[in-house]
Amino acid sequence: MRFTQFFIRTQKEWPRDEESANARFLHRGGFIEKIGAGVYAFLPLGLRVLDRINRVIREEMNAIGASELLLPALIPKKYWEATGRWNVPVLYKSADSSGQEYGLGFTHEEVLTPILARRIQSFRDLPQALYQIQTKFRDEPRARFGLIRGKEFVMKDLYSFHADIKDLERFYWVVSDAYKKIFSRLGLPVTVVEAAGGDFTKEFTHEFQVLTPVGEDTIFYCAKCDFAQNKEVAKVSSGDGCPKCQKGKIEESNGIEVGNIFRLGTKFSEAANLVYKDSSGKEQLVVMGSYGIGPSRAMGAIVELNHDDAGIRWPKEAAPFEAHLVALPGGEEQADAAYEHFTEHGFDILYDDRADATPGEKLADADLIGIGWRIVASAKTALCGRLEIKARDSRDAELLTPAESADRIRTSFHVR
RNA sequence: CGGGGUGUUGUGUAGCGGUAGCACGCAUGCUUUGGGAGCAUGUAGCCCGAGUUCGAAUCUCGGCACCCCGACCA
Repeated sequence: MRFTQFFIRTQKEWPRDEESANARFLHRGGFIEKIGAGVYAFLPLGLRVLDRINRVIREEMNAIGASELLLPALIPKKYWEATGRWNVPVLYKSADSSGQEYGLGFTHEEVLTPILARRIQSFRDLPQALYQIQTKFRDEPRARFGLIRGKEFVMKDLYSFHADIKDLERFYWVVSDAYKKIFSRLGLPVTVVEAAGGDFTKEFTHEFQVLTPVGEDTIFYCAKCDFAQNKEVAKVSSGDGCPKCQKGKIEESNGIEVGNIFRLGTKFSEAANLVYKDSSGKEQLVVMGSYGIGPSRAMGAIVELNHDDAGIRWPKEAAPFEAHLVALPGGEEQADAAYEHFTEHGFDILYDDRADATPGEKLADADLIGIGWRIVASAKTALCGRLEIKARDSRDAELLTPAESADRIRTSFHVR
C-alpha cells in the first residue's frame, strides 16, 4: 500500500483530552478518532490492526472447531424478557417508528440459544461451538482509558453447547488453551485469573488479565506459580504466602481483562427450551459455556504494553502492515523497485512514497506508526544496491539485499 | 451517580474586563532533503444559553461536552 494512496494522517501534537497511553498513541498515529466518551472511529490504519487481531482469533477459533456466524445487534424486547434481562442497567434500549422496542446486544445468549433450540434435536447434534466478531453496546456509567472501556466496542463471543457438564468442562479448557495461544501471538502476556461466576455458576470463571497499572481490575497473584485471583473473590492479599505452591508471596497488580471464559450451565437453555434427546430417548437440557475476547480492548492493551517515547511497537501479528518501506532522497527508484519486489512476493507493505515529506517526518512517522520492520532506501543504500532494514524495537540496522530482507521479514513471522 | 479538572481556528496553546496572539497544519511561490526544514504571502477560532457591564474569551448563573478519582461493570 502506498502512503499517498492510503488515508493516513498522523498528528504531531498529543490530544488534549486523553491521558491513557493507548488513546494518545493511537490518536497521534491516526489509528482512531474519538467521537464521544467511550466511542471511537477506527480509521483505515486502526481497522487494519483490528483485522489482524481478528485474523489471529479466527484462526484459533476455527482450529478448535468453532464456526463463525453473525448475529444482529438490534434485538427485539421479547428476547430479553425471555431471560429477564430487559432491565439490566447496561442495556441500551431503542424503539422503532411502529413502537417495537429493541435492546442493543451487549452479549448474545438471547439470540443464539433460540436459533439452536430449533436445530438441536439429538445428542448426535452435540457438541456445538459458534462464535462471532461484532460490535457490542454497553451503557457504561463511566467509559475510560481509550479503547480499554467503551460504550461501544468490538467483541468476539463464542458459545458452546454440550450434552452434559463433563463435556462442557472438557471444552472449557480447550478454549482456555486457545485463548493462551491467541494472546501469546498478539504479544500480550496474560495471567489466568480466578474470578466471580456472576449469576450463572458457583464455580470460578476465568479471566485473562494483562497486568499493567492502567487496568481496572485488581489482581492478587503468586510470583512463583500460576495462582491468581481477582480481588472480587480473593481469599488472599498482598504479602500472604501462596496457598497453591506454598513457596511464593502474593503480589498485587491492576489488570486489563482481555478475555474471559464462563460456564453458563443451563440458565439460557431453560429459557429457550433448548433440549435434546439422549441415547435413551429422554429429553435433556443442553449445557452451555460462553467465552469472550475484546479485540478492540486487546488493541488498546497491546499499545499500553508496547510503546516508547517515539511511538507504538506493534507485535508482529498485530501490526497494520508487515513492513514499512521508506523512500528517502536519492532512494526513490530503489524504493519503487523494492516495493514491487515485496508486493510480488506477497508481502503486505506500507510504502512511504511521499515526495513532499522530509526525511525526519517520514522516519518519525515510521516510529510512531510502529510497524515491526522498517526498510529504508536512500542515496546511500542505492549506491550499494542494498536496503537498510531495522526492527522497530532495535537500534541497529542492517544492509541487506531485497531478497535477504524478504527472508528476514518472512522468518520473523514464523517464530512464535 | 458523587468529587476534581478542562473547554480559544484542523492540531497544540497564550490572553483572565478594552481591536484574539503564537507555533504546527493547510494554500501559493522560491529554496531545502538521513530524525517532524527556511523565507515570504495568505487561510482559519473564543462549547451553548441567560445575566452583570459603556464594553465579556475573560465576571455571575444555568446547561452541554471531554479527561481523571470514586461508585458501578451479566
